[in-house]
Amino acid sequence: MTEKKESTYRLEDQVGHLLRRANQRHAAIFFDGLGQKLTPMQFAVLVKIGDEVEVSQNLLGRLAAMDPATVQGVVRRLRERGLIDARPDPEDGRRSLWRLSKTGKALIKETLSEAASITERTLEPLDSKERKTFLRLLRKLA
Amino acid sequence: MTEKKESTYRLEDQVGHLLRRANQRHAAIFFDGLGQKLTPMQFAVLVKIGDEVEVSQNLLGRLAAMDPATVQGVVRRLRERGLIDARPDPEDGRRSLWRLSKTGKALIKETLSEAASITERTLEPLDSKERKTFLRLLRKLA
DNA sequence: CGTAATTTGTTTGTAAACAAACAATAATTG
DNA sequence: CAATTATTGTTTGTTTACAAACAAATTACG
Repeated sequence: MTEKKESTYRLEDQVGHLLRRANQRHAAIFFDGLGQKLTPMQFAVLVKIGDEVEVSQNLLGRLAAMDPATVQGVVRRLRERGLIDARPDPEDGRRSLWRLSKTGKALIKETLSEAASITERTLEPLDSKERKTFLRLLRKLA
Repeated sequence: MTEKKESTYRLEDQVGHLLRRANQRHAAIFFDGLGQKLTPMQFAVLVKIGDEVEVSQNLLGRLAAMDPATVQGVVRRLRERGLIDARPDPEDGRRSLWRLSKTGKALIKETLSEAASITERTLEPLDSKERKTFLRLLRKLA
């Protein structure tokens, strides 16, 4: 009787594990490029506020794909650094409306090209055609 | 003069953002399936210990792609729940060797098929050919 | 109008994730 | 053998992530 080593489940082959590792690699590349200035989420939030000019915290979370409880901390730290400001929404007593401060705008302008380069470096192992395919499929899983 | 809205950088198109969202989706699927029993990392660590029979904490971290500082907490919580045990390595005074407890083994056996189903559900938006392509490319970025 | 349901935001608690600095042991090498 | 270097693990501190429970304001609806 040969012992059947039933190793059906290999962690290395699971999509969750691979997604996590790809994320780790991206985070490391981001940290290398902008880690002294911003975290990935701080950058994402700044970009999104910039896109929208003025947004509520909740909408901001949806735009950046963040939990309401998570967005709070990110926004708080950005405000503490003076990169964003808020004013109460005159039309809705629950909301505050966030916008970029002057320094916030400057910081985005200053970091945008490096952010693009981070994306580029993350995709560097793929050629142009592979990138297109990969992003198309990844979008389906996002 | 037309104002050129220079929107070169769209967060939604960045690979980092998409990877993060795919991860979120996977985490939600995992939570739905096994959230009452284990976190993704706890499951990964159990599987990896099971693969190796007996491993040091550090090696375990490398096998599961975890930071040494992170692996510590995961391992501690698993030990507190009696799912793994350790003994000091007789050949190296720094190491302890971790192995599955009886309950730990049972829990893996009990959850493995659900874990496979989680992978399946995560990949559900892709057909068979797309999955192969996606995993091949994802591996290059991991 | 007034109650129910929804939306917005907060708080608390737990789990990763990882940088940075550190202690202790082991291995290397001069 | 002694000094350097590498490995193993810990601790501290910051940030993200999200469930769950909650308060307050708004909207929908009977």
